[in-house]
Amino acid sequence: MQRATRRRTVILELLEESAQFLGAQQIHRVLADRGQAMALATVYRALQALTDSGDLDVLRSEEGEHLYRRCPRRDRHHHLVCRACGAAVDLPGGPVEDWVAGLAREHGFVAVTPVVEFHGLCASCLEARGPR
Amino acid sequence: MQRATRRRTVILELLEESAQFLGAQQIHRVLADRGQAMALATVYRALQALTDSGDLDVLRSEEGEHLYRRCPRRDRHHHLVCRACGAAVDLPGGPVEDWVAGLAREHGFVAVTPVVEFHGLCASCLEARGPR
DNA sequence: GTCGATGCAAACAGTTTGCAACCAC
DNA sequence: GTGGTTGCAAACTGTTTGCATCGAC
Repeated sequence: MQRATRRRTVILELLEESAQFLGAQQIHRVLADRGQAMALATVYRALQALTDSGDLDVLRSEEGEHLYRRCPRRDRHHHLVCRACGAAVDLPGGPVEDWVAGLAREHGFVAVTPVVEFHGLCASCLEARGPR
Repeated sequence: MQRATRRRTVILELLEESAQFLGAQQIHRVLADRGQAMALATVYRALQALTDSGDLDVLRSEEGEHLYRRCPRRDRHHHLVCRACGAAVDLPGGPVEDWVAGLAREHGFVAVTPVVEFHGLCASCLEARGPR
């Protein structure tokens, strides 16, 4: 069973107050800057545990890094994520899942896990970096 | 400019005759088994070049590995991929892209790149591994 | 002959793991 | 006290890169 240790609480709190998706290394750095340093391996293990227990949402950035977030909605959903700052908009999961469910059945596929993510640039990041 | 070298031709031919998505390491291994061994770095560079020129489709497996395939359809589309053998069914790209385009505009996101993939188990792999 | 392609080995990024010390329950 | 948790360092996976050599045009 999972224990309520100081480290994990700190990580969860950081994600709680962040509306953005954060990477493990980034979390590690932020905590160090705040004087709450811990081993990188601990961050990875905590994020893994918290994800397994369903407390966190994960997605992979375009560079292949795992990004984590405490999502307000607990049900299956998708994300429109800013590739610059990690800000995300939650999108309903229903339409796409229904669409693929029919296709999967039709083609004899089972145990289908949808990976539906949209990476873009949010309004404030676009403005911040100015016209291309 | 890209040159028509022996190595790249061999790689393209292998993908031409395969209906499945293959990983770089897997391609490297298959070619070695066929007596057409080449450096792993060469495989990576060739796949990169072929992808940049639009000759190959890429996607990331659930483990984060890049998988490549020569797709019959040249337009933007999605895939229903078997996580065991790499076999894939092409899905139309339109519906999902239209859906997200509206949402992106609505939330001020630009330059949105959709990542829409479905990983499952195809009928023959399900049968091969028997009941769970 | 020129410039891209290749092999080899080393480097990299992100992540995982073995093991001893540690701490929550 | 027991069993999950942590730190540290080493290992691992997939991939990229520097550099000298080779080969296509």
